Amino acid sequence: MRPLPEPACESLTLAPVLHALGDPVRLELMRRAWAKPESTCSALADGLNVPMSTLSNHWRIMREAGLISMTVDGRHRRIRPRADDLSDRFPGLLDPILRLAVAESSNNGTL
Amino acid sequence: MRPLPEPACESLTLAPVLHALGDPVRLELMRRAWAKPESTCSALADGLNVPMSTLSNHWRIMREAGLISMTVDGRHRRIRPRADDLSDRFPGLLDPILRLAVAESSNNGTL
DNA sequence: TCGACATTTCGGGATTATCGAACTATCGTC
DNA sequence: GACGATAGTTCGATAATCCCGAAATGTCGA
Repeated sequence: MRPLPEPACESLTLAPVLHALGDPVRLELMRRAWAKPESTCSALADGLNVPMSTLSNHWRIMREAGLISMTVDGRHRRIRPRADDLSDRFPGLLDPILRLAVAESSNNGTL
Repeated sequence: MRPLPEPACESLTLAPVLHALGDPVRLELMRRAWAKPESTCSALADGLNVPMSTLSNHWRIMREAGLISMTVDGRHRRIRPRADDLSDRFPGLLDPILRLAVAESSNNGTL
């Protein structure tokens, strides 16, 4: 259950966070991770037609931007959005973004 | 004073908007454009140490994402944030982003 | 121990970003 | 009107980044 390295809360900056969210696949992953914390990588990516190696890069970008934490749990990685750190460092930022992402995804059934 | 082509309000999507804002130079340009609408390209880029050809690309990305309008005014281009379209299509999105960008830039004097 | 599973790493090809140099268009001036 | 100066864009080459198949890593269950 050890965690993977991730940047400290106080070292997070806005541009990398927006960059990480500025990709349709990552935005959808973040939306799902927010809705179901402690899910595994493959569970969150279910149905998306994206190869695993590409997903692994997406998770890395999201982790390095500070959006998520990953912990090794057996042969899985559990994804947890860094909700507290994000609302501490960027108050009011994620709520509207995720709300709009939900709204958009409910139109585009299949992303 | 003719406008340059830009995507219609209803065709704007979230990911390109976040992508456009997910670069430190563009985020700063957007912050300045918001503070001083109808400014010219060079006025907004003043002090940033970024070559003109690179800036031109940044403006294009921001225009294609729907963040700004550009109108040709003599030998200048005037930049106007598409505030109405953005708040119509993405209500509640830009305010927190720009507020946080202002807060961050007041720490990092020189970007 | 062995094989299946979940994910990462590696490597190469494809896309995108950067920026100097040349170009376009417009204004002010003579 | 011709000319230089001004404000941006386009072009082309190099650099950085992204994408994804194949191989590798680490873990579980039998």
